[in-house]
Amino acid sequence: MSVKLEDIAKATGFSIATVSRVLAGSDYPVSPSVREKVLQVAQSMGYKPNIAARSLRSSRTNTIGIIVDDIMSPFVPPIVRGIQDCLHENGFLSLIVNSDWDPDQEQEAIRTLISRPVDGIIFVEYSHRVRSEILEQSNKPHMFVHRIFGSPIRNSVVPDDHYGATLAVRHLISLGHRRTGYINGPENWHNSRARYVGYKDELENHNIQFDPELVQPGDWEIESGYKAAQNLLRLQDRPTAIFAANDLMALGAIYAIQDSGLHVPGDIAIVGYDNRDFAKIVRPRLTTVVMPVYEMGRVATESLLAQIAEGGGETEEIKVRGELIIRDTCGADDASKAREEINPRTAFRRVLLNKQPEG
Amino acid sequence: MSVKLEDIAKATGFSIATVSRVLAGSDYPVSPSVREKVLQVAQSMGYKPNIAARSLRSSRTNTIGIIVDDIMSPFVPPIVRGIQDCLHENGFLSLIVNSDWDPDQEQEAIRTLISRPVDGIIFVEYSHRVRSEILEQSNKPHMFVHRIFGSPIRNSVVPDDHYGATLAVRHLISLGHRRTGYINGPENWHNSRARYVGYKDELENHNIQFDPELVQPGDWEIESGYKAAQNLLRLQDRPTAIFAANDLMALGAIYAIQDSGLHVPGDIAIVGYDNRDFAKIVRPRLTTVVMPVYEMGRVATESLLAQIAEGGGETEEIKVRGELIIRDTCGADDASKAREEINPRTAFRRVLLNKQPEG
DNA sequence: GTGAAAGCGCTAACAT
DNA sequence: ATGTTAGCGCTTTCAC
Repeated sequence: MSVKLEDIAKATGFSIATVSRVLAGSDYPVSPSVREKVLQVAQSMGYKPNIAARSLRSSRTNTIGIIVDDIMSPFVPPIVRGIQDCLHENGFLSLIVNSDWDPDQEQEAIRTLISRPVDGIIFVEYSHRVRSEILEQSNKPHMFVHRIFGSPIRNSVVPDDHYGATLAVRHLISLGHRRTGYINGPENWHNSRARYVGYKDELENHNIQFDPELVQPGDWEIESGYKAAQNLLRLQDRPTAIFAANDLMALGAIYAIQDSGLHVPGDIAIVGYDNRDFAKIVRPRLTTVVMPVYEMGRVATESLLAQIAEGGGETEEIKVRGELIIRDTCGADDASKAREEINPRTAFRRVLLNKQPEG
Repeated sequence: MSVKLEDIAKATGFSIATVSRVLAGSDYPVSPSVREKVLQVAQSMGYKPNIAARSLRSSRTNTIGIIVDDIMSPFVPPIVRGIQDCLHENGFLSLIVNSDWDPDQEQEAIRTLISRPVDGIIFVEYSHRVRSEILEQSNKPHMFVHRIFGSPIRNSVVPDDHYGATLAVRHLISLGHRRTGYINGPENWHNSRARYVGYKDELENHNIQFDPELVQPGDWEIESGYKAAQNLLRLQDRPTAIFAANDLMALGAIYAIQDSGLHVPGDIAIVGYDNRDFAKIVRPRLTTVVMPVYEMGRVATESLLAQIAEGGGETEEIKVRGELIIRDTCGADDASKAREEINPRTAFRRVLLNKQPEG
């Protein structure tokens, strides 16, 4: 049924080994004329290598495993897309397994993936502190994208949260705000800590006195942003701007401000973090710092593929920067808002709209 | 390094064939005592079958391919999760390939997946009208989830949009609305057509005269909802409620209504469709019909696995129903709103919040 | 009910 | 530069 090396060997008159050398992209020398003929015949016969056979023999599968906590988690799809685009360019495929934030399921996933079918593993939103023995002794190349807890480790790619916070605060300062509140995320998350430090450092850069009263705790959820903003509003000398460690809490803060009869950005300016999908459709549209999820996926994958190709080698922690997107909640004038992103990907959908029905 | 059948054969004293029969779950008769011993030893040695070898021999891989237009598309992650959960329960893994709405890339993906490593293929949001020859002659089992264009075909799972529209309109009617506007999606989409017919049918069920003036075209995007609502507001006898064919247009409609100085739901009630993530965080929170994406993924997978197990067999088109979620935009009283969903999955995040940092 | 052995399609070591 | 061949780990036919 399916055409194999042997068929092509017969059809061209060369040996099966030669054909393999050409088609497997080996760097073994083959004369150009032979190579061309084989390529051509293979093409015309529609040859597709049997991956199972190839990997049984060479123990390379051109497949990598992705372990995610949950593919439905907001950051996961774009990270995965970054990974897959990079894989695709290099002829790799990806196997995705969900761990549901459960260490046992994660270990199980590692075991499954390691048994053979993958050349490397990427952990997305890695949140476990247990280092996996199985993983380490398997010595498969692996990368961690957006590690959530723990100290910096090798082979990991994380957002540059300190830098991002700096962008947000600097923008607010440039708009004249001297009292900017901060709504933090949970203290055990990397992201929270780095954004907090970024906030403080940028104030210091501009010689603005840090006021601990202006910092409120939050837990990433919208309600916590709401409460935090209420606390900030109750202050005798209340802030004129609020930087929230994520978009959800920023939205909660906006609602709290509106409920107290004030306006955003008229009375209080808001900047969020993450650039979640809803940031550009809520009202007022949210100014926010981009979490460079797609790029993080790509970067991690490039590094992983390099490791696979070179057989080993590790990387230091890589930080990826996201830009500030200026929309309505910070009160900057329209001129600077003109640069609202146009996502080339959404253009595809437009194409669909113009298609004719099948009938 | 990795333990194989031979190792277990040696350890137990049985033949490699017997061990295989036990471990591969063959229905070949093996005496219970032998079976138990093999199972136990395999477990203790941490045996994991080499998938490549198994599939080379048996041409089954316990892996299925998923072809999506873009994993970042809003409905895709939950569909994929439904698929993966069902696969996981059955010991299958999934390979995901993005086609970027490009027929060529899709054909390429099919060819890649068919070459061997998958037992079946699931197309998510299938939007091409070209039937793939390669796919058909490969006679691999396959399913289509949420087919967008074209007439009903076998092996496909779609939302029951007619039913969902019916729920939305019935609810509005139960709230006393006799003039309900409808904002449609693009006419070449299945979803638009079915929701439109559902809207009309439900009016008819309640002996409410259908008024074509109350129907406005849209293109799924927020701006089109805005414009459509403006048109509706301009009517001399304007509607007291609007049913939008998706949440994005519903949101646009809300903004148009607010901009004209009216209130939602006070002056005009709104019901959307899809239950997108933002529906419960915008203000007012959106009443909407659930697009049963997760279930669709599961259903399709169950059917695919059945086909794989039984070797062939096709299914008629399967329709999956979603429920109505009552929130703020329809003006129903709080009592009925109490049933706001609690997603068990978000509970996982809470667990994370309480974790201690690594140090 | 159990074992021996062939061979799935491919790559790589070795031979020419 | 090209050909020959062993064998990756497993399933399955065939013998017992």
